[in-house]
Amino acid sequence: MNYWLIKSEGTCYSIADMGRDTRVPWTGIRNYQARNFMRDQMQPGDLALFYHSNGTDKEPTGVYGVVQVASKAHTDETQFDTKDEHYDPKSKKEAPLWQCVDIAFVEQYAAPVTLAEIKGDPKLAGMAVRERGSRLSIQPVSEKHFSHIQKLAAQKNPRGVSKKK
DNA sequence: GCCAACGTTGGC
DNA sequence: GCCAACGTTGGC
Repeated sequence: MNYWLIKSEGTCYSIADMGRDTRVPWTGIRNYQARNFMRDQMQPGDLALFYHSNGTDKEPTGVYGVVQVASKAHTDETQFDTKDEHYDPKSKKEAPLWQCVDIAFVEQYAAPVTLAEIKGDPKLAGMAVRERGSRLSIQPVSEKHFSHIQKLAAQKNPRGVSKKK
């Protein structure tokens, strides 16, 4: 079982959209390293932090929830669609360049675990997303880091906080 | 909106 | 195969 971090621009496709759609093919990845992660290492059942990049003051950059890998890698059909913004003229039907996996909604956090918090937490040292110039849209995450983010998110959930004094 | 960092392209 | 030019990403 592997853990991941999947980026999306919050203004483009958010965790709320994910919650509405339930399950989507994660198309449009046009980076070889990210593709290789999907093709070679992602397995159905893997869990991924859903990260909003390019945040604002109101909607800060950070982890907004969790999704689950729901299929093996398969051909990303948008590469052949001339009208799609991720159309790739170099890709041929008989030898597709790009693949994607399906991902399924798991949960939306009550409040995001922000990038500022991630950077400030010594327990999250080494997370790729902390490094400047880290542009990879799909990144592996250690089990330790994954569960610590989950813990931070649970602490923000009022329902998750004990009422006992 | 700026700009540094990065990946990709293409001329040689 | 090198590397400059270019386009894109993403934090700030």
